[in-house]
Amino acid sequence: MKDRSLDTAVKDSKAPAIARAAAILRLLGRSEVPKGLQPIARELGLVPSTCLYVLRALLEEELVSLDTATKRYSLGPGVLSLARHWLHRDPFASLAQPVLNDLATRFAVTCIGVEISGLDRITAVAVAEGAGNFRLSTEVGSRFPALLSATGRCIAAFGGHDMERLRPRFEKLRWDNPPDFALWSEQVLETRAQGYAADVGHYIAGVTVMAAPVYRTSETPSHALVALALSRTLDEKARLRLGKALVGGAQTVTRQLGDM
Amino acid sequence: MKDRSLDTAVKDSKAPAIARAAAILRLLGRSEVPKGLQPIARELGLVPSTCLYVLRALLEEELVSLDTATKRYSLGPGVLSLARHWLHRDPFASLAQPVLNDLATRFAVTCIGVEISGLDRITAVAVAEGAGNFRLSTEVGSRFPALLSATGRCIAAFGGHDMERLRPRFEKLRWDNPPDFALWSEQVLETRAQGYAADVGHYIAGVTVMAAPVYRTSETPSHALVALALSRTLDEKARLRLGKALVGGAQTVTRQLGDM
DNA sequence: ATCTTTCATTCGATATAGTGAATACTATTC
DNA sequence: GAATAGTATTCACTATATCGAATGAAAGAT
Repeated sequence: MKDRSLDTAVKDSKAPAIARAAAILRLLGRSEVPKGLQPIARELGLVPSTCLYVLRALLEEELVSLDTATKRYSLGPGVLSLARHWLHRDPFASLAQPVLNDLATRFAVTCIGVEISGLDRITAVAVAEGAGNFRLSTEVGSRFPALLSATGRCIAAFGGHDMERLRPRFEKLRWDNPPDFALWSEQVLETRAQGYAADVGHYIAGVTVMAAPVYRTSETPSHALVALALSRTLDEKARLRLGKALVGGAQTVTRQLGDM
Repeated sequence: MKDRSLDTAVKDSKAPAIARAAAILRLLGRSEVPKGLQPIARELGLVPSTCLYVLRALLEEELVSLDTATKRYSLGPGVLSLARHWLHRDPFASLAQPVLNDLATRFAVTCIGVEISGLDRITAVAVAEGAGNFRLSTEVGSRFPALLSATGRCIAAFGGHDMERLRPRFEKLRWDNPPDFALWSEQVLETRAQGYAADVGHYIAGVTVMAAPVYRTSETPSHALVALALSRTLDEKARLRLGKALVGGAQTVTRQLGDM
């Protein structure tokens, strides 16, 4: 399970140590248990000595911690500290939270606020869970491919991209019930028309995802409000109401982001 | 405001790019607004070109994000993702949470679970707030000097350190009402005797902090449960009860950590 | 207890990351 | 509209971070 992305990132970079460091952090994050030097180096295709120097530097910064008895490395508390600062500094997270809470309780759905960074991935930066016996849940910090599901249609619809150029990325996505490109294009047009996107069972069978775009400054959406629910709890009428509510919430947040 | 720690960390390191990267991340975290290349380089005493390469590498890893219009850098969503993995992976956070919730509601205090990493700093990794009109609050990811307040006395009391060797670190601490070293030593002994520590108004005037140690494997505490309250809401009798409850909770968590 | 295997760590040679000056670009001032 | 002051960015040289082999330390097997 060698990290292919590492090779390309290290090559031609003027600071390859950082790509290696990030790969190590991701690896340690993925891993259930603390890992020794050798396994880390092997999995990432690094020279052990180099890997050791990187780990020592990360240790120094408290981004990884070392069990001195067993010489096993794991993520350090420094990453928490960074995340705290991130949340503090990002106005979207705090502005979106009350809106998400409201939507989550009113419609008994799980709501998340996501940051859109390019066409690659989106990151959940705020979550709110409604009541109900069975809830779909995620955590702050979860990441998803950008073009997937309802959020993907929002990005495609409002991002000002040429559909044909999105096609190669679209082809790579993994859905439970993948729409073909023609259907997807149609759904994107629909999204543009109604102002919000809906994904009924395509991404995850039995789950409905809806999303509306939020704009920070530019014309392309920087964030989105997303709602998740079991499809059987949302009929077409409920979807319509939820869609309108999402758009309303998204506009509120967009407006508030503008005044800052 | 040049980061002194950077100079020493870069020197003699075999991966200085990482120290620089971490310094940049911390700087961007501290900063209220996104920053351009030059200010970053200036504040950290870096050569702009080097700084640019580091930023580009961090950008590649999505640990910082760049507003392409204004060329301003800020922390990226990747740090959230790392933090999520950290929380997922750390058994203490999830084991301590219910205990903290329970203590917080029963005593109407704010409870936090902290990780102790060495003698330098502790990091809050779980938080629970009780009811009450005025609550003291912190967030997950906040960091404090290790020897400060009640937690500091715990570390000194149960960490197996020689008191005289702690003295230089003790002298550097900043308290609202600093105890002198003799008094502090006495309080450390008292902590060792009763199993928990109490700080009544020393660290922050008008605030009482109490703490009990949690052990992962070794004989020195790896974590602690901490309770915070306004001093006027906690008389001596309440402190005694809360102290006992903290010790009980800490023992529960210690036991559960052992079975893994 | 001895041999193997596997691990972390050190160390010298060399490809290359970091530097600082030069360049290109973009706002701001006159 | 030209000049200035500030910015980001490129580029070639060189100090040095990275590599790979060698060493040392520990765990496992016989």
